[in-house]
Amino acid sequence: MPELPEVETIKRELEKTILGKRIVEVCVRNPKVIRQISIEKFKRGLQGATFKHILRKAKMFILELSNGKSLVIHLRMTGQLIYPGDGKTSRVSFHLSNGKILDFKDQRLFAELRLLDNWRSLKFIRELGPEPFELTPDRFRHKLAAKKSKIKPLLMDQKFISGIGNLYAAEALFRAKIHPARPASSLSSKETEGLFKEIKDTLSEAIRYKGSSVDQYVQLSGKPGDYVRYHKVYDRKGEPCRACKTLIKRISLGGRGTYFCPKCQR
DNA sequence: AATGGGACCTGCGCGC
DNA sequence: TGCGCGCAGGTCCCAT
Repeated sequence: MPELPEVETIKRELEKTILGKRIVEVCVRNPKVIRQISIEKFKRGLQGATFKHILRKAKMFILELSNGKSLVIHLRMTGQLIYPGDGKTSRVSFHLSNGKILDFKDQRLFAELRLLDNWRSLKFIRELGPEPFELTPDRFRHKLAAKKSKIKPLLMDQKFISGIGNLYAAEALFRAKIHPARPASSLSSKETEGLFKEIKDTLSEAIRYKGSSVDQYVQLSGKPGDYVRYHKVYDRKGEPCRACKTLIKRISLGGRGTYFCPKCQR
């Protein structure tokens, strides 16, 4: 569930806190989250290195290190980064040169930590589609026109457009008054234009409120984000639509729970 | 090309 | 109250 706004929120906080700090020691309590390389190599590659640049690509963090390697983190659904942490209940903790700890936590162990020589060669990153903020309304319209798939699963397809997940796809479609099961190519140019604007506005507002704390997401400090109270449809099945009082419905699309107002969204 | 299912994992909510 | 089942979600992978 951490989507673009949540990852961006944490990314900005990481820049303010750990940039320039050196990793003194890495403690791995659950090896499962470390992908591709051995724990020993992972530790050896990190210890002694300094955080040089902090980037975000869609929902991924890229922490570039002084030794040329990069720590690449995908939180998936329940991953958390906490700073300063206590180093106790985390799957992995990074002990820094200032005596503080960056904790990586993850209830469901789906998250992924990688230490890469070149993060640009990671397949998932290479195949990412453009982020909404990298597109123009025209490009977005042309991309949609070529697709017959349902609009909501399409918005969540990271190869098509990256950074949007289940929550913000639902919210943006509500704001654009578009039914989530509409074939993408059936949208009028006015609708695609509206949808594009609502996607960007929804993401920007969510960033402004530091993300949506549903499930496990918290900011780097451990505080929840404030955007949940502005949600119009997500996780509101059976509750009245904020615009028309019709009860919000939940259906399954592409195997994912999809919330919408059957009256407002056509 | 589009869709559907299972896998991964664990805590929680539900029904009985 | 207690227990067991199914579900949730991001992504990959396989099948149709």
